[in-house]
Amino acid sequence: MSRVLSAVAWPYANGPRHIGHVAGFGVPSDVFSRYMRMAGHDVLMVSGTDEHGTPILVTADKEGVTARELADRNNRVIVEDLAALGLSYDLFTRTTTGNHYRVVQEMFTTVRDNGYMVEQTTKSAISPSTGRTLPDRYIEGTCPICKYAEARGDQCDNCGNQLDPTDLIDPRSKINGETPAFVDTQHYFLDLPALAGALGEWLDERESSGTWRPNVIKFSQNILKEIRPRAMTRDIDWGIPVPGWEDQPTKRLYVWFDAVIGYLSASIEWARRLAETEGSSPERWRDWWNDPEALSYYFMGKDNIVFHSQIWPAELLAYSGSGDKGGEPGTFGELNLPTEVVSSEFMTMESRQFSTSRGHVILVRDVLERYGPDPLRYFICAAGPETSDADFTWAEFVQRNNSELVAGWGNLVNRTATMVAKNFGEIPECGPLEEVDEAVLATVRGGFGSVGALLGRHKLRAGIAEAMRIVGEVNKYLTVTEPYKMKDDSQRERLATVLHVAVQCVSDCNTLLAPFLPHAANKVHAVLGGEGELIPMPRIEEVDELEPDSGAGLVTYPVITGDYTATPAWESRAVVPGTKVDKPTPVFTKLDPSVVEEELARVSG
RNA sequence: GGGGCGGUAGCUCAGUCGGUCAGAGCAGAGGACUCAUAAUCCUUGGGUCGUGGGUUCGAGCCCCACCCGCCCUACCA
Repeated sequence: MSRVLSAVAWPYANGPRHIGHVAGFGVPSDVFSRYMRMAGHDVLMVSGTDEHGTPILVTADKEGVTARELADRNNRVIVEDLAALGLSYDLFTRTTTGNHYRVVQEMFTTVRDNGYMVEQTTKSAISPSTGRTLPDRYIEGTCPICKYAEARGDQCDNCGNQLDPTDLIDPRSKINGETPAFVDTQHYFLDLPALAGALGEWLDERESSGTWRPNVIKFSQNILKEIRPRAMTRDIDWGIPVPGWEDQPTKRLYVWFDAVIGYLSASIEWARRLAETEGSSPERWRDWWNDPEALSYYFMGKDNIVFHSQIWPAELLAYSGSGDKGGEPGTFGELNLPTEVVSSEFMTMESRQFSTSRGHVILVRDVLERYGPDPLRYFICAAGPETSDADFTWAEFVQRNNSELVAGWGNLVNRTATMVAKNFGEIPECGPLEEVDEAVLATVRGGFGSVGALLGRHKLRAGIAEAMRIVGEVNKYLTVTEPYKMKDDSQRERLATVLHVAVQCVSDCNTLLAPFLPHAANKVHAVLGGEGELIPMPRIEEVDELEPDSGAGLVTYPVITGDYTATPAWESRAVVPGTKVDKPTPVFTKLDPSVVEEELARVSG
């Protein structure tokens, strides 16, 4: 048994999330975490909403609300969506908690004391009317190279050249049209070059493990070559105050020294909350962070690789004093570097990139309301952007649901339960086993090895395909043994045996599919006469702010949490003869092909 | 501009060290069966493995060039 930290990317709270987001980090991390718990590991799965930064401020201004109001609203929507999807976080919190503020500030202070945070003056664009930093992408003007009139400050969309906002002819703010002022401003920079050696050693060591996806490790090593200091503060009034600069309220820590630290602060918050309710140690988070034997897996989309394979590990190394400048760890001690950075590619929709602003989007909430969690989870597991970009189409969504989930697995559950209910009303006793019986039981048991090995390497697509192959074997077993033809009393014992074996196989297949389809697993469990839940589900809880005096400003907020100790083991469990089985109602629903047209009409915008 | 990924049957994709690697699922066609949400099971795959060269006894798998698509390049996974 190992301690396993499942660190899941923090969704940005500037709006509700679409299915591409949960395909990138949500579902894959949940399947992995559920499997690891079933396999006996001690999993801590954390995440939260990322709520600071310019985009939220801009959106809030546009809507005439405060950044905090906007963040509160979106945080709640995201929490509800992720919980409804069944994502089994131990704690899903937010970056606007007092606990997070304190953890970030402790990290910052120690990193600075260790010498890795250096002050530099730079030229940066600010909005004259608000004094806020104007990010490059919020500045537009005429491209100096091709004269395109709507070039962005960071890049010209017309000629593709990378630009500096000061190059633009006639620059203006995209937010309110005013001319930005380019002023000298003081910021803290993380001295990444002083950490490059340690980072390189870590990456080389990780590469030799052979477990990282090749493109992730190669990309990470590549960006190390051009490493340079990066600003960790910004001119903005929405964010975590910079220790030592409390007299400058318009300077705040930047997302790079905010959201990623959430993995640690959420772990600490989890331990503190558990200490209050269960009396365990508030230092329990250290089991996952200070013990070098503990494993950590970080789940995200590919645009976030640089955060997790460079910036976050650099911050951890700087905190521990492990770079060229030496230093001593702070109160959190020496912190573990990521075992694995598991990055997804992108999911497109009907061949085009998701675009919330253009309405080319499918919100998680809409899919859950119309079709429930199972079809979406199944699609993401079977056809998600695991190692290359993947396209979501409604036609394939319907097709996979109908011909694989419903016709393959759902039908097996249904026909088995129907025959048992009709002939016995309970799970029958098992008589002498014949070769076919032994063979199918062995095939199914083999699934715990084959599917498990794939899930341990977070290969969802191959894992669920293997599980579905086994489902097919069980369907074949029923066709070959033909229990529905055993009507004579002399065949009664054989009928009982075949159906007993079938129920055993369905039960085991259900366990194999439980990490992928937890909601369905609980329903199938009930169909077979089981009591309660087979696999625990997360819940939303309204909690009190732990640090009311931190200045963060929250009073109560919703979190996703759960008690997953009742997770079933990753193994075959003998079904109990005599368990009542009623005539089942279908667990899965077939979708009418017309939903393809309906949905396409919705997204045509 | 720089970096990365991909281009394999109608569709979605597997193909570890180059030599049964030309495959799976779905769709389509034919058959069997009827317990089941017309579900299940069996049979059925002539696709220049993006293009053009090269290395090799032998290349989707290695090298070079080119074409196409996508992504990252300092904050929408």
